[in-house]
Amino acid sequence: MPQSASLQHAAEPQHQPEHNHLLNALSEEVQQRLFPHLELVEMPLGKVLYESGDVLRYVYFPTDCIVSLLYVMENGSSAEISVVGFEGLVGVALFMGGESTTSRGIVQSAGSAYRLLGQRMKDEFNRHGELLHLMLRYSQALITQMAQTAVCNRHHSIEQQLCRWLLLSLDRLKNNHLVMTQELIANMLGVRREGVTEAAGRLHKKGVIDYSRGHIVITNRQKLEQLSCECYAVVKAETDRLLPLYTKTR
Amino acid sequence: MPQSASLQHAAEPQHQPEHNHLLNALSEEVQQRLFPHLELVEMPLGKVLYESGDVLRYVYFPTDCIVSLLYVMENGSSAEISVVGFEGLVGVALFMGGESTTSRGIVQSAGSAYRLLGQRMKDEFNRHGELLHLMLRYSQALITQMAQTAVCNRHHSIEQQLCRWLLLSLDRLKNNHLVMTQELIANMLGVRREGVTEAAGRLHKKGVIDYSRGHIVITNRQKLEQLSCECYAVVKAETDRLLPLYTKTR
DNA sequence: TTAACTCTGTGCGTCAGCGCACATATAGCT
DNA sequence: AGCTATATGTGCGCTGACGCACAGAGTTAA
Repeated sequence: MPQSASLQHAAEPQHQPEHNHLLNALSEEVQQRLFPHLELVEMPLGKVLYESGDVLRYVYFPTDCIVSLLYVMENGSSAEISVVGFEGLVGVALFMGGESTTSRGIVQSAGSAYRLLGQRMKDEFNRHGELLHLMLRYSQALITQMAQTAVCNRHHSIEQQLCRWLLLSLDRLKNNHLVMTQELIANMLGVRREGVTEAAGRLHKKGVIDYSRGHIVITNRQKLEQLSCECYAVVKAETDRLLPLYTKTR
Repeated sequence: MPQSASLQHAAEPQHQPEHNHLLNALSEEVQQRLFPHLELVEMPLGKVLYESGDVLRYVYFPTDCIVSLLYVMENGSSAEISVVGFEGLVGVALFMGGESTTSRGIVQSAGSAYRLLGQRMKDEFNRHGELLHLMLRYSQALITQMAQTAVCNRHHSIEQQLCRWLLLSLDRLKNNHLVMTQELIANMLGVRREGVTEAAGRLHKKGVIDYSRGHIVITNRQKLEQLSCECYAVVKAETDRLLPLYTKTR
């Protein structure tokens, strides 16, 4: 029923370490130490960076991809715990000391990232300089997002959650176009695919999104924010507070 | 309908810093630096340690109380994000760098705790010694618990969640007796009080718990674990892995 | 063109949890 | 002993989400 509007895409790939906000926030001194060890890697949709329990070999700094931290239950159903884009990094467990997590890291939106060998990361981290403090702040932002996910799962409708999810994704992309099937969104939200179909249909009727076979275009972001629960705004505000380095100020 | 069985209580108060597992895990050197600054404080039921957004003045190391990290929504409903007892500390935001969180810290089970002035905590933390690494590991355990809360909220029934919640509380107490109304549990789980009543009634019928007016006694812990979802076991296993110091090994 | 496949739409019946209303039961107080 | 607070039990209608089944619609490949 929903007609697809202009589903053009494009968006230049982001192939500079500085496109990741955490890397960008580091002083030149640290950058010079670290950047030579960064390795640019492709991040195709669906790629699994690590499984629950895996010892992490690398940390990943996304530039233009999005990674979901997904918990997969014993019976196979799943739920997204948090999402990471160019504002963050994947693999906090490495410097937290646990080396592994109970979640899976999986690419939700294709693009690329810079990866760094775990030991290098730990070496720099253990110099106890700015990297440590930056990582800790980022970790707190991540914690906030997880907490809010828990709240949202408890109290809000699929439509509200979909709005939140779209906004979180949108913030991590360069344009308003998402490559993502309703089936995948359902896996992320931990709900039925049909539920997403219905919610998406309603959002389309309200003139907020267009979509068609694995492509979603947000046409009215403001309205999307209105329809979302408070959860998006809370996470956004807290992330901005903890990591004001967002706006490339150096 | 449910007859109350033997609802005796008692359990000696725990008035030694070492009763908190994190404090206990520290070397004597660090303990000697830190312990003089610890202040024993009463933790009555319902006491609010901090509100969302408050700048934290102290970190709290529970000895025999339980503190809930609770998110309170704009409309007043709430959801517990995680729970802290003698295995942990309240106030990670202080050393993570954010100074405040979006959640509220509230005493869920009365007892006492040692508190430490934020600055003292940060001073020791910034010596970049064992305290730092211990705190990071604990933070990861906390993250795991939050993530699992999100999953549980999404997929499991009130009864399963109640089982998980009882087990988490039980692990942080010295006996199998809880002082807690169904109303309060409902606030923690973010569900209706009636829902808790029904679930508790079923658990009683199954011979797992006895309860009466604000008192709950677990009579069959093994069965409780069987009835719980996987979430409890996952958090337990991961916490034990990250903080094996549980069993006073020093 | 046809066929196979994937993605989306829709219509069931079912059920857990909700909101509300109100009936008990128990503890604590005077 | 009686009163009042608080805690718990129960019923009822409602709704959002579920599981299932299948129908269309678009895309790809032969």
